[in-house]
Amino acid sequence: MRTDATEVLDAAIPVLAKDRGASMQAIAASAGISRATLTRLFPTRQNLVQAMAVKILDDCDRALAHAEKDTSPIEQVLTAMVADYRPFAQLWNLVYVEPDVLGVPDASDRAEAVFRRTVTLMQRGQDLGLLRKDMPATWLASTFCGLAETAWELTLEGHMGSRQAPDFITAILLHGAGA
Amino acid sequence: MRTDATEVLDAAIPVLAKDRGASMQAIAASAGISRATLTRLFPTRQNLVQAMAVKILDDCDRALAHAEKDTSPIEQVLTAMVADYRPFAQLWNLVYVEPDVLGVPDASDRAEAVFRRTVTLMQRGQDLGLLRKDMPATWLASTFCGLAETAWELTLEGHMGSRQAPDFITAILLHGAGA
DNA sequence: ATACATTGAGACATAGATGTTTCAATAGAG
DNA sequence: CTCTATTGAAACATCTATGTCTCAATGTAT
Repeated sequence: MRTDATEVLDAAIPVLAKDRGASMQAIAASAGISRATLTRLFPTRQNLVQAMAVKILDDCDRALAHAEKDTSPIEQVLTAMVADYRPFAQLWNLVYVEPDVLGVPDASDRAEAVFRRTVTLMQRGQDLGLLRKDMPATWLASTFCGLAETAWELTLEGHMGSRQAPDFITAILLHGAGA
Repeated sequence: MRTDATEVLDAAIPVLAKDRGASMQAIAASAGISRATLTRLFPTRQNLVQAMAVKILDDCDRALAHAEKDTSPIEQVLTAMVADYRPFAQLWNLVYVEPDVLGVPDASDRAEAVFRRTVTLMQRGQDLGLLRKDMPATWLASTFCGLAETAWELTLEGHMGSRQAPDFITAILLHGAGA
């Protein structure tokens, strides 16, 4: 049975999110394959990390394109982003601060573009009267990514069902934890 | 001039928060000392990481004790925690997921105790009608820590003044980013 | 100025991870 | 069944970080 690179990446993401220094051995084990096979798929650790970054950025691009197109119902600016919150939860730990990613100008530019688009979307939310205007859109974008991260960790630890995560993010993001 | 261990720890925290696998060399450089001196202060990498965890847990304990005592003004349950948000921002990355910390039952128990106390405090907030009751207190505690992390990162990147961070956390936590 | 303590720089062996290669076992296609 | 492709296991050299040590330079107290 030919090993699917995408499945390996999906298995590697939570491992590397918990410990960015996880060994190739540990990553292979979590994917249920041998280190040799992992090496054939991704000859270098850099290759693996960069492939993961590309996947995450692709997923973010998809969600952003979805959100940017969705102009009809005013309140739905964030719906697409919240529905596809996972890649945004992984952005910070696995893309922004990863030297193997930042070292490549190509990936670095994409990462920056994704964040800028997220900020722009938040600005649109502000302009539409959906989001508060007493804070820079940068803060709101970071807040969204942070909330996504929190929700993702809660699901990984089994404290939250993955179906509940989008509602959680929306609720806290729009109304907070106040009564 | 005798090197102060506490100052070294303070310098090491942001470095290790950004990259938990940062080398002793990099940590020493960020603290402005040589690797030899760093080794004299913390003979082992484990020693450094554990000392950092102890410091963070101590700071959390202090803030928690403060918050638990503060029973007079109902709305102020979270004031002490928000005022001392930094250690809570560092809890996840530098304490909870760090093998060198979790390996020591002593530190592991302390870490768990800190989170439980945070959850209990959120429950009190719920009982007082300050926080929403349609979510488990566990989620709210994680939300608080996540917001603290977001605020801390925004300050580290220069996007937010450190004075603004507590207000940001309070505002988002209680009222969200909605208009 | 002298004596002591602390630091910085460097050498050294060791451990762990990585990248490379080989080879036998196994799964699937024909 | 046979052949081919893919996998898993293992050995290997290499590299980096760590931990240990020595020694010269610096700073401080007396």
